[in-house]
Amino acid sequence: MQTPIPEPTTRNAKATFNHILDAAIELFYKNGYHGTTVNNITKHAGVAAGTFYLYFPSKLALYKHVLITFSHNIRREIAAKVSLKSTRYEKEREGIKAFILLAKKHPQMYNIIWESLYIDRELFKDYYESFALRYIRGLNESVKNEEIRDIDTEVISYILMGITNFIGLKVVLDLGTNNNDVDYIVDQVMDLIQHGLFK
Amino acid sequence: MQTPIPEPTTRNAKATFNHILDAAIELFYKNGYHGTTVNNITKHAGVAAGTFYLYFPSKLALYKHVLITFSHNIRREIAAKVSLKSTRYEKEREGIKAFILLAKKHPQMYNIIWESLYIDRELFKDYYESFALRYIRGLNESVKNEEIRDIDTEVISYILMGITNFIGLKVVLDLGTNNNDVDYIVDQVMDLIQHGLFK
DNA sequence: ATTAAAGGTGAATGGGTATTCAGTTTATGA
DNA sequence: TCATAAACTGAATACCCATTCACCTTTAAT
Repeated sequence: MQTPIPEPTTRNAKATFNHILDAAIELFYKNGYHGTTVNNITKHAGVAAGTFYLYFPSKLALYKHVLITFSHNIRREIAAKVSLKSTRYEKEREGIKAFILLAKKHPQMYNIIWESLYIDRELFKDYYESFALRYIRGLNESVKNEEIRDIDTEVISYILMGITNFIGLKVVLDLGTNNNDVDYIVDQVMDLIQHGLFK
Repeated sequence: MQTPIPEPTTRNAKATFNHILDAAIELFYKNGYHGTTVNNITKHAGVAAGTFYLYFPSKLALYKHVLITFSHNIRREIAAKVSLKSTRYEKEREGIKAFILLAKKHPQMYNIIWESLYIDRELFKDYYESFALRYIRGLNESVKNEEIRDIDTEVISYILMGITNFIGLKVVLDLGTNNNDVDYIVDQVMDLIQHGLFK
């Protein structure tokens, strides 16, 4: 990635940097990348337009920085939760639940990551391919341990990401019903993953 | 929806209309909605800029028209394939396969539908909520017939849409491997849906 | 052939926006 | 206290783009 934004070190600069970041995250979420202007961001952050360019070389570079930060946070958060569990069943349950709670708490992450498909397709592909790679590694462990059945772990990883993402979508956008009862939804998901769909 | 684009009736007008539509679909796919200008579209369609506005009141109205047309086509195509099968297992297999083949054949659909989240969030929500509603209706039938287990059909519908969409994503963006062997992938998906993940 | 309607033109308009830069204020250390 | 660097300012710049409109060309019916 060719965009390592240097994080400022002094007190004041740090604060300004974060004001700009926070404003950008909120506005990207509310109005989308293209619906957000640099002037919107600076006004919302309470600084002048020129200040933006003291910290970020361009609007796109800021977006990429946000995306990369989010993807690190998501990975870290989920990995931390999952590592506390020992069986694959519990790991899977914990991972799905952690993702949904994260998405609910920070709906911006969700939106901004998906939007990358329309801003820089390679970023999007990298994001999901590397996420899948980590997932596959974990699944392969569980195949060795004979915890899960012998299905193509690459396909499984996309299936599980798809389930998690769409359930997250349902909860975040409040599609349909029951979106406040995360435990109930996770139970339903685990029921299907465990026993399949058919009688 | 407040955008019923009148389809032209005469030979020439029809042809121009379709040239504009085709150009728009291709360019929206390649460069995204915001990355595509009306002048790009008209140039690509081989007409003057003003001609665009003989057929579409605005760029956004054109986008909505494309989206609605696609969503009809997807529904029609999948419903047609699914209705040929009688068991839920076969219906599910056929639906997933039809979706993936469609996505592979017309990757534009895929991209353009998802992009609606960043153009008009309500359009996106409507799309998935109404898709889910149809899905739920079918699943409820199968619950009555005792073909599928007693899981919340709303949650299942989002799970199955998630699986299908992410497998479609994998195939369309060529994430990971095996993306030319659709039957193999569908087999893996059905295996998981039928027998679950765990031993 | 005539003519009205249908179809088409493309330069001009008006509004918007990422980025720059010459200058000002604030903080810091000697 | 003063000088120097660090932060910051916001109007100006340069470009982009959806949409309009006055005018031109083609089609088809009488």
